[in-house]
Amino acid sequence: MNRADSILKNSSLSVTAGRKRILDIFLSANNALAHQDIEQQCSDQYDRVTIYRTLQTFLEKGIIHNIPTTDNSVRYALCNDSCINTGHHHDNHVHFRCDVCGKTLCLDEVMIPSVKLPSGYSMKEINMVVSGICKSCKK
Amino acid sequence: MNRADSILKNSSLSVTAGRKRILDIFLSANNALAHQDIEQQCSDQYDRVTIYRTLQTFLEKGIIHNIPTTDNSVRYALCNDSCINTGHHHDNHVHFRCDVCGKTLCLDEVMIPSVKLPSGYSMKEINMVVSGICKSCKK
DNA sequence: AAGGATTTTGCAACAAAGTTGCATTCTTAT
DNA sequence: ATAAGAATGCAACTTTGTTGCAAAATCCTT
Repeated sequence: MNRADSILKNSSLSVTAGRKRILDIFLSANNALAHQDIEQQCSDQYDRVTIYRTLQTFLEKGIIHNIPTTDNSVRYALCNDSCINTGHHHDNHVHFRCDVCGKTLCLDEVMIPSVKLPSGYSMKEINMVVSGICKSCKK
Repeated sequence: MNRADSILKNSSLSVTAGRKRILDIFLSANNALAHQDIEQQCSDQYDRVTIYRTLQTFLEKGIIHNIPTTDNSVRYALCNDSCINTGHHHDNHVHFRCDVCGKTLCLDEVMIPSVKLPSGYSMKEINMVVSGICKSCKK
């Protein structure tokens, strides 16, 4: 059984060709993907609507997490194993968006520092996105 | 001369009724606004396209800054005075999104802590959005 | 204060992105 | 193998965002 299959099984989702395909796209990507990126890679095989619904399902199951953007094109990335297994979403790493290549990456090693909110506010999730120039574009 | 007028003048923009109206909407809002929020408040008077272009212009001039979201509806908020005056955008405060009322707020008092990126990465901007329950909804 | 250059706006037409309902097909569990 | 349930594709639609161009408003100079 391959990686995609087992992720789906673990999340108690039916194993379908479309879901496997989309998971494979994530598994072989080295950066976060927008809906459009996925559509470009498989719209010949799967309907646009299916892609929307699949991403939604993956999000709900915690298989992927989303990364906020400023350009109305939310990116999605695979959660790491601990995240998937616990079912709980604890996406506490920093994201990096490169101004040159436009790619968005998970910096899994970089933890989000904690902040103290004003009294009266309670925190549930925290998201940090840094933009600049990435390692590959720097050279 | 009112507030809106002087902001426009300071940014060397023509003072038009539409721009003043949109600025006034921001000035009287206590939270960040999406394009749609603005449209709802003045689409009877101003064209949708004008609103898009105005927001774009304000962004470029540093009058407003945008706040990334996860739901494809970027929010905009007025920059504080120092930000507007310097022309430079140094939007180094934390944003808060309330899961109950859905509002997005600038926590001007809360500075974004610095993070250390892996070597090879250079940082230009940094954005932090916290979600949870806000003061007003907490009670 | 008037007039001309420049900027902004509205309109129309379009393109892209996202949603919904329903019939058909595929998965899964028995 | 089959029946129940879930996922998919299609069609139709809504919302969101973009572009070019003509009309209107603003601004600068005199």
